[in-house]
Amino acid sequence: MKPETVSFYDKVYQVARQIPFGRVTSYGAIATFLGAAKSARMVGYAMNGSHNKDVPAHRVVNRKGLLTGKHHFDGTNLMQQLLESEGIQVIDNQIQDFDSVFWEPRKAL
DNA sequence: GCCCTGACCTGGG
DNA sequence: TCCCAGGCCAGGG
Repeated sequence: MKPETVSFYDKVYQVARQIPFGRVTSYGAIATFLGAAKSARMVGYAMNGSHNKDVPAHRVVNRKGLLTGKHHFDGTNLMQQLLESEGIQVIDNQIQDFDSVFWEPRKAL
């Protein structure tokens, strides 16, 4: 496949890998950055296949800072522990001080 | 090839 | 950060 035809999924993975340590972003932010603001769902769906792709999926949450995808990780609170190990406070699936740890793909480029 | 589901977002009430 | 409805599109049965 050619660069122009790189799957939407691969682009999502590319962006996800650039999320710095101790920061998080949202599905919508990635979707918008890729020019598909209305396809935020696809981002989440794409993450479904990111398990064996070295993608820090735990750093991607919904726009409220809620860990909506935690059920896709092993166990019940693995995602939360991963985030907390990076210095991010998580209480009841909700990222605390979300605005401070939020990372925008645009700013990185 | 149809029907359903889903790690979401936005706008209006 | 409520509630409800609509839109987006890929994958599996």
